Amino acid sequence: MTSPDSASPADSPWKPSGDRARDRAMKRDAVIRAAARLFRERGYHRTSLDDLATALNVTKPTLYRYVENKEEILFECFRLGVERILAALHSPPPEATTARERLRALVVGYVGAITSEFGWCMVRAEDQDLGQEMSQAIKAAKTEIDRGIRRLVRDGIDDGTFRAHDPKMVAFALAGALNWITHWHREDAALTPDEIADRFFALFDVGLSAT
Amino acid sequence: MTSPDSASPADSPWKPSGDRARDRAMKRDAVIRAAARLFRERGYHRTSLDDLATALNVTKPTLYRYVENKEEILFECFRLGVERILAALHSPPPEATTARERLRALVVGYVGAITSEFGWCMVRAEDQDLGQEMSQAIKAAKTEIDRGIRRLVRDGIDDGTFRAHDPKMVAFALAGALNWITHWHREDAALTPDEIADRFFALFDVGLSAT
DNA sequence: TAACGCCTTTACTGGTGAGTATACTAGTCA
DNA sequence: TGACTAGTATACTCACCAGTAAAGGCGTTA
Repeated sequence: MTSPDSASPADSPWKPSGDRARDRAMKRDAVIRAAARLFRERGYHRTSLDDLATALNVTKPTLYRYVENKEEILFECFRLGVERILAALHSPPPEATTARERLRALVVGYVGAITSEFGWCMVRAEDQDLGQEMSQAIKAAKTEIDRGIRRLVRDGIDDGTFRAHDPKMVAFALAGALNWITHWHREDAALTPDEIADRFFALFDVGLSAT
Repeated sequence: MTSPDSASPADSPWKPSGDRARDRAMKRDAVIRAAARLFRERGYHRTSLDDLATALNVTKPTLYRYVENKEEILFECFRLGVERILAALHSPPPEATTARERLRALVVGYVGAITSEFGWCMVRAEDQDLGQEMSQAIKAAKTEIDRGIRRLVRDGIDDGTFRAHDPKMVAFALAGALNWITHWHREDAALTPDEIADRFFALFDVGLSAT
């Protein structure tokens, strides 16, 4: 069942013949990233920690030196992905001053995050798989993103760039369209993340524009 | 863990004090529907068949008289939901003649299906949880829906109603926006399915319209 | 009312997977 | 060279859960 080349061990700091002097942080990072790839391929519940350990050329107890438990792995995958979106939301490039330009920056960052190895975890991971504390942190982050998008839409309407729509519905539609990318995007696909972002923004742009 | 009132047993044909002369088909249907509700609340993997049986005031072996195994339940939930979408796609109301009107009919049917108890299963159920045959049936249905949407968009562009966009990207964006409804819609929510459909169609409509 | 068959239950099996106790090994510092 | 420590592996435990064997009611029909 565990095909040896899925989530290639090549990028693992444990690679047997490799340099041994490595840092804990790098190993922990490798654990998270490999897990993200496996979760995307097989789903969270269908990925055992033995699978993950095998993918890293290691055994299960080793994982526990870098990570508390399985939940924490999922949470970290989620967090790393969402951070990129929040960064795009809160730190747009300085030249993006209008609401329309900031929306464009958000779409680019969002698509980048969604098409990363963490995209699946962000979108498909279920709150119910996590303890209360982590689950609340996830909900908070999602709420923050939602409010950010609504505000962007409202700003665009206020400054006359966008047509008057219900910001809530627009935000839901935008988030849905963007999140859905995980379902059809594969890394070997025809379009790069930036190309996808371009086309999606073009689509939203004509849909929202007042002119 | 199993709160007694989740997926209320009230609608179960097994209700102890109820009328006993019931049909197998009704019981099977009750199994599927109760499962759909539990899957939506807790997720597929976190719902045990004991949970399901308890929700129906019954024990696990009883379920197996109406259903082959857990996978079949998930597949049926999926199938019942998707059938509504395919119906909306292939049998639009007779007065819907233009591409724009047929798209509207599709959105209404789609939102109806997504907000039903089967919405979660349609969108979130993972192919990997099902055997090869069922998994392929699901993929085929999803492909059929995708092609239907693309054709509708293409027709609208051809007859001059819609602006020229890449039908593939438009179809992905539409499906994403619609599927995402499962993530924010709750049955007690402020908007009825038809209201949601209205607003979403209005949104897509101005976005796509050529004028 | 007796016998048949459908439905349901009680009580199990077998497998899987998260998490751990404990022993081993290889670098590091005195 | 001889502890000491961090990292890894072997070999478990324990809980959960899909699926099943076998036996007990209960309605129906003759």
